[in-house]
Amino acid sequence: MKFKNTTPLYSSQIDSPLGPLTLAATDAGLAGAWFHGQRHWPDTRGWRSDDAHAVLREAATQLTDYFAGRRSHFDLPLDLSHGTAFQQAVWQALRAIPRGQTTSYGALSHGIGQPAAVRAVGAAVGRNPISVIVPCHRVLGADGSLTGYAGGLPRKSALLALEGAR
Amino acid sequence: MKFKNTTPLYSSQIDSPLGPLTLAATDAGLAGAWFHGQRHWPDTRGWRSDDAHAVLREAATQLTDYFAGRRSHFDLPLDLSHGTAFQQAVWQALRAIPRGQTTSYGALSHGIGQPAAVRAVGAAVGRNPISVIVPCHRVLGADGSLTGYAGGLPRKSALLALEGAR
DNA sequence: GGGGACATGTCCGAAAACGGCCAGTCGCCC
DNA sequence: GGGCGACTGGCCGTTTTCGGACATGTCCCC
Repeated sequence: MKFKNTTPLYSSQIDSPLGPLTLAATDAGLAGAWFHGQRHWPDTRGWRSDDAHAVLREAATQLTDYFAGRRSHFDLPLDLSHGTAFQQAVWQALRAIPRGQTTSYGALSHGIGQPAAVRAVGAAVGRNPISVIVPCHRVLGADGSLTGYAGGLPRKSALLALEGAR
Repeated sequence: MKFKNTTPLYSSQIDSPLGPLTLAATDAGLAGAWFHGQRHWPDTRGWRSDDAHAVLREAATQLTDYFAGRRSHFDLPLDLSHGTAFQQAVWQALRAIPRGQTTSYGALSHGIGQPAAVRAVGAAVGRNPISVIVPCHRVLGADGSLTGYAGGLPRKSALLALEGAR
């Protein structure tokens, strides 16, 4: 994933029960959260570490609480402006899925008004830059199957179990 | 031509005997000068007009003096950082051609140490972002022919005549 | 001296490939 | 008959690949 050079990118790392997460933020808000070794790892050239960054600290706190079972939804500014208009529509739709619930790729494509673009929705979901917080793990196949996850199916399964879904 | 979004781009317009020129500058210096309607017109989205910008004002003054025959070379900060390493090498080589003199594409390619890249040099010369000030009009074919100019051959001819070349 | 082949870096458009899919169909087996 | 699994074809945004086209000059061969 490539980020526009419009604003500087700050990053930090946190630990989670599913392995370390790299967080990234712009001046507009949190822009990314990736598991180490996951697919679609971003191009980090030009980034600078900043463990004191307000948004990054807040994200770290909320993620820690989430993994500890003390938090069910996230509340912090997100910067999803990177990615195409189509991808942004899909990612916004993802945010509307509440904790503990799941949906399907077909339902998502209907939700954004492009019922035929099912495969494209699948591709866009896979490119979600903010793992966990933008809950792409809550999307299953039409028959309830686990289909895929950029961080690996075990992580997807673990996240759903943590949320008490299925 | 596309510019990186690392720094804001300021622009202004001036008149010349060969038609209006659009100037552009970054914080690093003058980044462009294009005749209206020429080839490789830049993507101006996100630019802001600033007739008071110091570099732009200085460029306007020097260009006016040049067209009036009162100035033979330019002295102001240039930002040629956009474009590939190869293009930058070619553009720097262009700046070494003094007023009133001409060279050839082959001589240029030798000058940058890539004698076989003659066609590539031709392409790079054509992409020169700063017309007039980076004197791409002083490059002729090996036999002295006028070959080409992004602003049109009449302008190339007029510039050479103004400089007393040929 | 004329004609053709070739070298070189970059950009641009077109075309193809590639997915975290899904609905429909068909065959198979109780 | 009905339930299940396997296969097929079409869907569509994005990414990748590929093929030309260029502001040329040299060399080789007829």
